[in-house]
Amino acid sequence: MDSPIIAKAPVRTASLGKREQTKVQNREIILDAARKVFGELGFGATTVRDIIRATPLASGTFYNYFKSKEEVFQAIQDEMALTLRPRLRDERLKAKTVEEFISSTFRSFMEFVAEDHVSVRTIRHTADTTRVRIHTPEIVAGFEELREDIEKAIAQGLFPPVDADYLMASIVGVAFEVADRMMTREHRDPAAAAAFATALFVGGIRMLPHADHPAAKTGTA
Amino acid sequence: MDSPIIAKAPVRTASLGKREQTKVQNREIILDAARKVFGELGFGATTVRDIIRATPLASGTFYNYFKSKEEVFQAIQDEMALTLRPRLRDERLKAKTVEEFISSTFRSFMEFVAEDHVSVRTIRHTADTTRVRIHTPEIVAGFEELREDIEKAIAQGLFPPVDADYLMASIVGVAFEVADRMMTREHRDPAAAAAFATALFVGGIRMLPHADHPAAKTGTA
DNA sequence: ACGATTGGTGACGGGTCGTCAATTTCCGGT
DNA sequence: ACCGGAAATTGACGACCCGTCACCAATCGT
Repeated sequence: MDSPIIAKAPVRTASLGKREQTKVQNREIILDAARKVFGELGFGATTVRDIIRATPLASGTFYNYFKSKEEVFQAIQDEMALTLRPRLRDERLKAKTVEEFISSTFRSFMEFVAEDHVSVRTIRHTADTTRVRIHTPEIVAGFEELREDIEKAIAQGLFPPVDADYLMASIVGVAFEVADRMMTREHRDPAAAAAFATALFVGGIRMLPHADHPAAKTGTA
Repeated sequence: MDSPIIAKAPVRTASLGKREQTKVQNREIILDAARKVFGELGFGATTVRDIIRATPLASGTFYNYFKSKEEVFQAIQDEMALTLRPRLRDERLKAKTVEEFISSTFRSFMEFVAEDHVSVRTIRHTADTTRVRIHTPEIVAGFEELREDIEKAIAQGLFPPVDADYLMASIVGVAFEVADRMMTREHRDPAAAAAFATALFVGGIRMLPHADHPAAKTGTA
């Protein structure tokens, strides 16, 4: 197999067969084109044709890799989630106090959004008024993970026994919405945005109603 | 004009000309059909054709009323915003304390979402994973209004001098995200959801960094 | 009662969708 | 080095959607 003559070894792409190689390449070509086109036209306005047109490939080839533009979008989002999720989890596990738990989450998130503005802006800041948010399996898993970590923190006595589901939802809502605002500002400051969100939760968690059982049900009044 | 014979007065649709009457009717017919179809297929999957097909009208007629499915969606959202916005504002203006300000906002919002689950579910809970949020002029105005009210409250010394923009964004994020969770629960309890969100902010606002000037800029560290 | 005007109708050209038979490219065995 | 089979690419195709517009019916003002 490995002939003594190494000369024409195909670049060095992990030495896969040519087949697998172009497969990976084409996938990336499509994703890159999609990022570009989504950024220019917005998610709603782009068509599968727009994406392949920004590519040297034929229309049929697209469907060998993705079922629809939605699936491409998902893949792009998943790529981001895959970067961010382990980072967040690691930092949360290291947290010894409520403040550390919360602040590490927001700091990582805001920094990621600010740094990766290429992708994020391309995707989220898309068109004018229409925001699309896809709940990728990977992203949903990230949310669940946060909720589990909150539950764990409650079990360890780090957090008071609050409604973990609502707390997770609140963190997610604040993270996304404040990040969005941050990106519209002239002087982007992820640290300040994270500090704001952190203070809100660190101060607020103490006041939260205590839910003795996981399934929280307070009376009507 | 008003002949003595009232008998066949056309229902009582504000006694407009027949022309204006069917105009209003058709608009409502389209909106109803749209609500139904969006609920069944989700926003992304529905086409303008699907909407008119759920209607006795012809395809061309649709475009006499709306430019696109996006515009129909906007109209539906605006209708909701138009109901909710004055309610929220009134209650906020009556608020004498931080607690009243925050709790009235969340209570009204959560109750509205819970009551109007027909519309809200039809629209927001649309497909499986793809959430679409359109920033209607009316909705954006509602956000701005909240921010202004916060600024007013700060000026009056009701609130500490926090970053009104981020605070507004946080309230919006928590409201939407917690409401979403609330709707997935078996035992929907708007009061509990509102209480949770209120406690979070009432407790948290005290800890928020004080922004002396409206344009908040903390150093990098 | 009658012309003017408004608004509904549905067919049309242009474009997208997802598919599929034909073709090219790659791989492994001889 | 060559060849046959597998795998992937290609682009044309029928079905459908889009937004428009000439045509026609209903309504209005007089």
